[in-house]
Amino acid sequence: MDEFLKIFSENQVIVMVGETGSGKTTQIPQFVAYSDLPHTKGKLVACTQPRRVAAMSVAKRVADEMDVQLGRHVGYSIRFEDMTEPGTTFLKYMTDGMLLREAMNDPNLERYSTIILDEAHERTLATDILMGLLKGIAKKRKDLKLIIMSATLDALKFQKYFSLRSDANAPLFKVPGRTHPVEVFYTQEPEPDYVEAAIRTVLMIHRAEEPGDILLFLTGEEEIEDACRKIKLEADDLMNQDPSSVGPLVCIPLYSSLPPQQQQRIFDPPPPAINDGPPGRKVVVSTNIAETSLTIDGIVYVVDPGFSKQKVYNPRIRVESLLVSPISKASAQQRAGRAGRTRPGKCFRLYTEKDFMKELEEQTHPEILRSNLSNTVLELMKLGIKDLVRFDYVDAPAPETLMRALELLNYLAALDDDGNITPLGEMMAEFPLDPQLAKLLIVSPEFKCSNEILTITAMMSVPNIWLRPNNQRREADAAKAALTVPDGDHLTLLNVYNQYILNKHERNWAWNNYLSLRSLQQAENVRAQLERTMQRYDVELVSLSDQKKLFINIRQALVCGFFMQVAHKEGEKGNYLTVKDNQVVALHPSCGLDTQPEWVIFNEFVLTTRPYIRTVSEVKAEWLIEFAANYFDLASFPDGETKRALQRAWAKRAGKIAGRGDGSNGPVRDPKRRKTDVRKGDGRD
DNA sequence: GTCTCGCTT
Repeated sequence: MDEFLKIFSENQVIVMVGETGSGKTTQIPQFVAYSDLPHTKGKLVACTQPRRVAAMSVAKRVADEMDVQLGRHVGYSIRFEDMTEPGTTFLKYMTDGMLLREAMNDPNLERYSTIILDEAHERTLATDILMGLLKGIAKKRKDLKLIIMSATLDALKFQKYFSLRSDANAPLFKVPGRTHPVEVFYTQEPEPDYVEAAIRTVLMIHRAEEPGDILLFLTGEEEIEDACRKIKLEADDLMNQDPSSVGPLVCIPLYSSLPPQQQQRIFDPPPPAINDGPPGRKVVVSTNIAETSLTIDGIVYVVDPGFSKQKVYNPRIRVESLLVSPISKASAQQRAGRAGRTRPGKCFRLYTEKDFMKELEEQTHPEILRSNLSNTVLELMKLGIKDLVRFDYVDAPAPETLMRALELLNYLAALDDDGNITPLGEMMAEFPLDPQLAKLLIVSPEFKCSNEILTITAMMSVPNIWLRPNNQRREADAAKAALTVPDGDHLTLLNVYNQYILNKHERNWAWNNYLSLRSLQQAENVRAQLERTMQRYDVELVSLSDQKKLFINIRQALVCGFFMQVAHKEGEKGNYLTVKDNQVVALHPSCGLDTQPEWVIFNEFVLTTRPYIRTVSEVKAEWLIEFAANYFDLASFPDGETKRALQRAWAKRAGKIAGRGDGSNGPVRDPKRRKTDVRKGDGRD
């Protein structure tokens, strides 16, 4: 503490490295609060976390340690839950995303005397943007102190980045961890099939190693369930063959979409010995969730095949997808460390030492380099950052990614042609949504269906609501068919939500209909939050009683947000071509449309067994040229079926206007020309 | 004929 307080009092910015078990997350913020005395200045100390649960549980722990009531002097702030008391709270744990939101309305973060960014090595999108902002703010606000806390040895990068004067890096404060040593083993040769090798290794440990639980890292749900089945089968075999030398084994799967109750099973004790035989062993087979978010005590052996699923973004076709990729050295170290939490452990890496040294990257690529940045760019614009290309990033994203984001925002009329944020863009930034969804919601009152669009928007921003267990596919499909609206998947989402609300009194309704209750509850939460934001910005909540008209209007409103995600049917084979990007796509098999309409609008482009579009509704060519005239301008299309279809629609429209005689159909509003009226749709008549 | 690692506003 003395050492920390000295360095803290002498510097504006500190980089701190503390390994797991060093207590940095609980202790440093307390030291800061005692030294800084934020409450005497009417300010707060903030400590950010990448995850909600961490912000919550650490705040609780620290409140206990300080013997104060949680939510008063020490509190936390996460989405949907503010456990702080204005005027009283002086130490606040919060998610990094939450602090970023606050910055949008308080660009200098004046409320804070010290800001601590914890787990900076994880390089979440929000942490990266915050580092950029805070570097700028620290130059303006000499009274603001910053602490960048990280678990791994990438501190030098942060020290260099935060050298506020050119001649000196930010000082480093280092605290050792308190974990047990872990012995690391490598394979002699690369393993061609890492799942098979992993199963073999787990069984080898079970047969030959001392008692102690095993943690195996795999990449996804299916792989994990599959491996659990195989391990269980073989372990039972071993025990039956030789009950005197092999004990019982339980295999527990762990991934985020598992219901919380089943996740709790990882804390169960290992199975008891049978008839004085060898003691039982617990094997947890987990995704990356056990690398960062959950710690399981009692793990002595870690099996690390060296892979995880990672998000990748391809700006050329604007698609984010998940790829099984090699992990980084930092990740491998983190995984190994999981074996040494209670006593010395062993880590079996299923790759060669040479590959570890030569092939693995030092750090996982920061999220900012692997994501679609439309949302982030709009947030930065709202924060007053005008020149995004020259913003001081820790790692600058690809120029093409930024261009894609700017292009989308300009088409949505969130940015004008000079790259300035428009009043519409300012409003869009206030909604915790992707820009397309925010735009859709804001224009929806014009179509007299904001009540419904609010629901659809909420449903589109939560994880998949459809459950389809492997052994009950037919039942799940039948339940889904009963809820499907044939006009489009967006209307199906609306129907599901409405049915869920109507049947709330029925305890097992969601389960009986093969729907994820968790997702539905989350949609309800999101819907309420969005409704509050709508009220704040006077976006009316309206609806139509004529259902036929309502369903048409909903799909017209969709065009205003998603006109860049339209596909046109080519030929009779059921192939679609995305507009402008010309990607050949198919309707996802989960799509509920009963025909194959000529034009469709979609929520997602997914690249799995082949390119699919998911959550799809029918639209009309007339709507495209009416509500997104600028984007569907013929001059911007190459020759082809899509262009010819659009030409017919334009010709039909011209005929109508000519027929009216006076040409008084009003101006065709182009999003780029509209700078004042923020409420209207793109080119809405 | 489906297959979403992990997070967040």
